[in-house]
Amino acid sequence: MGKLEPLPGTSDLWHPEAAEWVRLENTARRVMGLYGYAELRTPIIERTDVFVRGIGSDTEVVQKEMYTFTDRGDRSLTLRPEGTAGVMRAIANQGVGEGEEKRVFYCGPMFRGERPAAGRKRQFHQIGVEAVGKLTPLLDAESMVMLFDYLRAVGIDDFRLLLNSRGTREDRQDASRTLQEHFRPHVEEMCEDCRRRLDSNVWRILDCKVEACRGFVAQAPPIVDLLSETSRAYFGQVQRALDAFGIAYEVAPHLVRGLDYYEHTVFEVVSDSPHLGAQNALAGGGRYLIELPGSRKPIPGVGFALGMERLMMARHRPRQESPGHGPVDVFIAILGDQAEVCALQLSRELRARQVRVLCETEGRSIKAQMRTADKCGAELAVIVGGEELAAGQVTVKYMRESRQEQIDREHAAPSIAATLGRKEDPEGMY
RNA sequence: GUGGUUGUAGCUCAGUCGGUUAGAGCGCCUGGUUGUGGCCCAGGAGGUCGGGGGUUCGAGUCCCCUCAUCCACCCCA
Repeated sequence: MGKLEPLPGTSDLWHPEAAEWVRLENTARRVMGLYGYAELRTPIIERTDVFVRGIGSDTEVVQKEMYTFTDRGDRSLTLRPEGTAGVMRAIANQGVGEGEEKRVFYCGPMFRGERPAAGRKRQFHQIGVEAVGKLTPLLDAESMVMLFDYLRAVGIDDFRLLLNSRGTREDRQDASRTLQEHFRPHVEEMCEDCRRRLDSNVWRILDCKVEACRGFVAQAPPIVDLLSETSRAYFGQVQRALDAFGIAYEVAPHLVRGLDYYEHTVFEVVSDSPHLGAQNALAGGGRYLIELPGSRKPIPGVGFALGMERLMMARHRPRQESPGHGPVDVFIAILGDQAEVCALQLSRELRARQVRVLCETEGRSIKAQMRTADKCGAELAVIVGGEELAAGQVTVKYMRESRQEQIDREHAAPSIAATLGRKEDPEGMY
């Protein structure tokens, strides 16, 4: 216990779970790659205004959840609370021409100063994508199809896609007035936050979970009804495209999401898995128009982010205990000081042939060494002792078959490597 | 930020109404005659009972504070 625990809301991730995470990421690289998305790695830390202007200053995230500090040059920096703003900054920095499109995939840690709970960490990890530069309903739909493909590829199928549209900025100005008129007569009966939101940001009222407010939200007109003709047409096209792809969705009339930059399509994937707890949103995203310092005009894009912790929970792989070392193929047992040199040399020859080797380092009894050979999961145990040395041989024991044989020391390494048959390529550590 | 929950061995946990040397299972180590794993048997190591203060003859147990955990609210991935 003591002071060695990681900070609240953060955690150490050990093998073999760490390998499972890498697999989730690699599956994403592969599936997103099928749609032409390529990886972009941006810094974890950015100038604060990248997020304030990118995400919107009236959002929960920038108002009270960012890890912001001042560096020695007196600049205000923050640990990224989400991925889109940084990706857009990188793209704007490189420049996007009129009509040009960029498709990027990213993954990594994000930071938010919230109270930890099931499926919510202060350092959490996202896999995300952004298709930037184009504004078409088909692209929005394709993004959601890709999300479906990915979820199924990692073995998740009990989820629902929630869909809505918030229209354009002009639509929202009109809609805001309508919503304000709708809620104003009831302000006195609503919560403190909503009373403030009525004039500062009515949209946030739609997200309010306070019982009293929800009643009024339920009676509010569906957002879509408040949008312009063209925005509604856009939304209709998105739905038709999804139908054509055979993707099931539910229109959530008051889904608006917490980030200001969304325009038109917004969506969320919620899980019905019993392993999730209250935080059941696996992924969220939508179409956006984002403003960044230095860019002449807002840049359009569509994208979504998946929460890796929640993916892990939804898959519900039982927690395994860490064995303290990675998987190995061979354990080399040593009997007597004389055999040490031979054993160490053999271990190097094997590793040079991509065989994973654990070698005795303590000079314990043969019994203790064999016990280790068994517990470490090695397929073969190699015994090097006085008898073997004298005969110029080594003993190879097949642990699963309880059979053993002597082979010439000279050909030991190639022979063992051949026996194991190196099915994995050298880079395939996972 | 607000509520509640839990903190005892490496892990999962038991510990009665306060009572003297704090337990179990698993794991780990060593043995069970010569150089062979798993099963079994015997033994061993390992604990500031999260930390601090208080009440008491006596606190793992009761009280206060604190730290951490988990969960819910909230928010979102």
